[in-house]
Amino acid sequence: MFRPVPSKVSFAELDKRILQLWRERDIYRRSESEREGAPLFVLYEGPPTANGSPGIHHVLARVFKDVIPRYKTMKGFHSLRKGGWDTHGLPVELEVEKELGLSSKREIEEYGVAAFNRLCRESVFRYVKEWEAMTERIGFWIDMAHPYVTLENDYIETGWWMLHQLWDKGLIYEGMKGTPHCPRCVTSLSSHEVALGYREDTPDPSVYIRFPLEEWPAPGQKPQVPTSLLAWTTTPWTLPGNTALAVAPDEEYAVVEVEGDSGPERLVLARALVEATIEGPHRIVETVPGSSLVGLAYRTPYDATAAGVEVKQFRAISQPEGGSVTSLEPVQSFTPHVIATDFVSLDEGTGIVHIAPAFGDEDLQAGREHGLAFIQSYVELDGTIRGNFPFAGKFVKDADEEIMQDLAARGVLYRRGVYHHTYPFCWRCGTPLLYYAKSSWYIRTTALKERLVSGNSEINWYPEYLKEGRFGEWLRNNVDWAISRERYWGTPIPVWRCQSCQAQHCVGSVQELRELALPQCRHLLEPGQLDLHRPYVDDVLIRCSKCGGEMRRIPEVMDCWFDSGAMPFAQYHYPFENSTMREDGRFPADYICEAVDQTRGWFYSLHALSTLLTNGPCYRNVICLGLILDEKGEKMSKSRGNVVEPWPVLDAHGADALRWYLFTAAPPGNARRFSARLVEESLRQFLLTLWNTYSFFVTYANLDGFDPSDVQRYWKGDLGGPDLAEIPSAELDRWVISGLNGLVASVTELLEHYNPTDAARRIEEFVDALSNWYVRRSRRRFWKSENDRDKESAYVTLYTCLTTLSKLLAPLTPFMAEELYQNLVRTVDPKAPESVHLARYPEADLSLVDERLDRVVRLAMRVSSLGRAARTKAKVKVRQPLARVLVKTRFPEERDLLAAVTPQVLDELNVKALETMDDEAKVVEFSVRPNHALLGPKYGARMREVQAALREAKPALVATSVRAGAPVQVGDFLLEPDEVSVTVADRPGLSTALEGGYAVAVDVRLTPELEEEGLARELVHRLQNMRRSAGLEISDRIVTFYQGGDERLRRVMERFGTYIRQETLSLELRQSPPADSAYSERQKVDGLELTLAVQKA
RNA sequence: GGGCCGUUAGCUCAGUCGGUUAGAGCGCAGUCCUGAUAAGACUGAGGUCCGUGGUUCGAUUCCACGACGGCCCA
Repeated sequence: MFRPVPSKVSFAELDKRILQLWRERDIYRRSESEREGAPLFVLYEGPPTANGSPGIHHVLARVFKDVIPRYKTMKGFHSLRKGGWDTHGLPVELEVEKELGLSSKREIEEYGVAAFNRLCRESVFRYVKEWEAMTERIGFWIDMAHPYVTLENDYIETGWWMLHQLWDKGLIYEGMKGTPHCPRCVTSLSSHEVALGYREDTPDPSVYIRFPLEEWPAPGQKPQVPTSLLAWTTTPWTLPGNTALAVAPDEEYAVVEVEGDSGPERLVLARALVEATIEGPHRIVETVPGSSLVGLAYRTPYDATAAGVEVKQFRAISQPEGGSVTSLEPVQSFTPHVIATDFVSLDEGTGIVHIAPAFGDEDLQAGREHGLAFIQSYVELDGTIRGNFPFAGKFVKDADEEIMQDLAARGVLYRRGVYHHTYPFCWRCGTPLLYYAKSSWYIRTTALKERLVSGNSEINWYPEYLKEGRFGEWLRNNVDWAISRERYWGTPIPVWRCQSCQAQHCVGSVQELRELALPQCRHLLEPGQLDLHRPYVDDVLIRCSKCGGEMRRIPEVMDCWFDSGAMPFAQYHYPFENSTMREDGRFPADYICEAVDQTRGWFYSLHALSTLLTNGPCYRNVICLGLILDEKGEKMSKSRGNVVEPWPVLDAHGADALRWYLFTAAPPGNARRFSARLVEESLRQFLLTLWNTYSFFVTYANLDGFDPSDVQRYWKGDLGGPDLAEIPSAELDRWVISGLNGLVASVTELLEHYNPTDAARRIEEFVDALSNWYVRRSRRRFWKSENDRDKESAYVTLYTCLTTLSKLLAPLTPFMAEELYQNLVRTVDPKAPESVHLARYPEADLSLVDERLDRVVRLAMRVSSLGRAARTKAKVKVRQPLARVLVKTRFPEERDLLAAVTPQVLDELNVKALETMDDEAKVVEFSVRPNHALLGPKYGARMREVQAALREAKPALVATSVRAGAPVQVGDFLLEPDEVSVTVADRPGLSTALEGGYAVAVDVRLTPELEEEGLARELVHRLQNMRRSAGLEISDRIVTFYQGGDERLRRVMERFGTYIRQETLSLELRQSPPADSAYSERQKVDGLELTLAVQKA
């Protein structure tokens, strides 16, 4: 006996039961321990931060992370999945700052770094319980009991070791970076923070500045007419920092002559922008390619040296290990000149870009590449202008106006206006950000750029386009990784610098630091109280090996992306522990999965660090998920208030419904809309259909006492369940078993290719066919009273489908799968693995796949569907038997196929005979008329001829052609399909449905015999409903009473008495007033008034 | 400004290696079937397959350009 399965089900309660079972029997742990020694399958978990509660997008990632290792476990692998927590970084600090009401780094330092970091440490575990609960609730199996935690000393120590490795390879250097800087908070902002503060439509000055050429038209020559390069900027305050002008080498530039206040002058700018830029009369004197401007010297609007401002210059220093770094060195003077870059835009401005390397990231890079001069010190970090300038002492933005007036007075300003654009502001204080070049520490990832790119080609990306698209593009445009942050809560950068000789030392382990630490600092490194965070580690001083001076740690911490990228090593405290990690299969990972925002985040940090350290990738397969949008297609965000919480959805519909929706709703890489309503839809669509089938099976199997273990001859092997040794004779059974084996093959194939979405969709199609064709068509076989071979075959077949589905589904819907398995397999076979998740994944037997049979059944479905349509049209219900159906197939060869399924079609359509035909003209009458609106204008006076020709033509031939969308020759005319209108009429006594080349006609003429049989079926239907209304059990035997009606009724009772009794489990059909205890109803059937009653026998 | 993705029914999405008449679910209207009933089937309305060019005997599908939306980056 199977445990009875109610047709109504609460999936949330089912989940609870299954979770309980997993806990009691320790199934998750055993899914690993029972695979000890098997080949490893490794998932790397991209660590979430637990300082916020998990949202639906986390659920998305977690179910996709879950499905593959579950599948691999069932395929015999030992799946390793270590949980992890990301605990460092600016977002954590910002939360704490907000709570403390702090708004600047100065205030944090006044508050105290030790206390501040203590609060950071506490905050990152604030929601850890909720994360663990959600993880369990959705059935994500991952080792949350032994997670890696990025703030632990061991984790940090591996990070140090890694940095030290890179340091030894010469891959770490200090350099300048153009960073968004808030002059009020006096700190750099991360890109994340910058993104918070963009304001659209910000007005800024728009100024066109003359940069007079020292030499023209060629180097060394003096211009005959005063000639200037015309450049555009929205930040006048950066003009004193100008050290170059950039042009696009392949674009055309025009030399334009205009009449100035003191005679003619010439301006050089992009040809394409002349009209938009030059006001008033002008003429183009000549045009030259941008490349011919490169190298020309010009005069800057301000002379920094004269203003007493220090000038430096980039100089490339080649490294002994190869490659080079650039350093900045003071110089006495420099020659501003034109350079070529690839970032010059011809959409706005003049096509000549003002370059101030100190105040822009692109500018800085250009400076480095071209060895430009660098002028910065006239702007302090708080935005105040210094130096011998007329506008000194002002805040940069306030100085703009004065600068413009000054330039106008000196004839340098060509034109000014206001420009509206999107500009970043400090999200905390609203101050406009300045791009300000600062010293920063870098990892020279560009040194291994080729390997990063080639390594990427070894990785399987899903969706595939990301590989060469977003990620490949990112790698090809790789720039060195700026890893330092002037912050507090992060892995401290383990570089110590000598206070006297500036020598630097990178520490690679705690042990090394202990050995180098000055005696008075050693207590900070005692095992008991060791904390590798700031401020403690900042207090550890070491002795300089070069000069004997004191070395102090540089103040920066590492970018938290370094932490996450370090996880393949740091999660195992490599190489201090687990030193065999790289040989024993724990590295690299087989699989990782995150959302697309990780392209430049975790996907990159993992790949970069792995490539730098091991010269290869650390993951083989990636599923990259798209964003989750709300129901309206808008991005979910706290600020919009459209975030969908996972818990209510889980409580309402259960974990599997949510999982199923996430798997099937959209391909992994696409953005997807989400709402509880859509989850509910997917629940009805799939889970309830499967549940109904399962409930149907159990109900009847229990009624019949079906026991799978009694039918050994159908079973073979131990592929984790029953398998048909003998091919069932019933066509329907062979069909569904064929489909099942095809399904196993394709689901396996798809999961092997990391495509759970299509795997789930295939299963959904199968379950639909199983429920709506197999079970529906087989219902009588389960319902009939004799226990024959055919019935047994149906049971075994449906049982096989359900148990196989439970395993196929286990990785996707682990709860439902477990429910099916426990009730269908474990109750029968105590030796079966204790959980479906410990069982083996089904193997397909392709010898059972019969494609011809599949085509045949599809044909039967199509013909049946058309037949039902024909009935509907004639308003003849299916319960009324009809004499015959006529079928025309689209292809002649389908006629033979149809012969094989004729019994199914007859039964489905409730007709007595099926005839095939060649031509639908046999059952419908086509009539064709000219479409005057189209033909009139086309043929004019010849319309009469067209009409005549159309009358002459055979309507069926014309109709066939027109309906197929092909032109048709009618007499002398070739008519287009829409020039002829076709009407279709049923021939008398027939009702026909046409579609896609198929025609199905039912003969709707009723004989008295057919009517009586219809009445019998109607009576059965009424009685069945009455049984249910009377609250009888399915198997209860009854006595049926009837009274009233007429001669016809009595004849029906006589002719169809046996049939009616069998169908309604009536021991007797009694023509009499109902017994007092009977359930009775007045009925009107086919115009007959009668009383029907049922009574339990 | 650059890169990637998308645009198919009112909504959510399939699909088309270029080929006969483009599909499903939801929603709406109607009908039916049923001892699977929190279901199911059928019918109907609803489609310039984003637009414009090109390649082709044939384009929703391939190519180019453009529009709109999304994401990422400047």
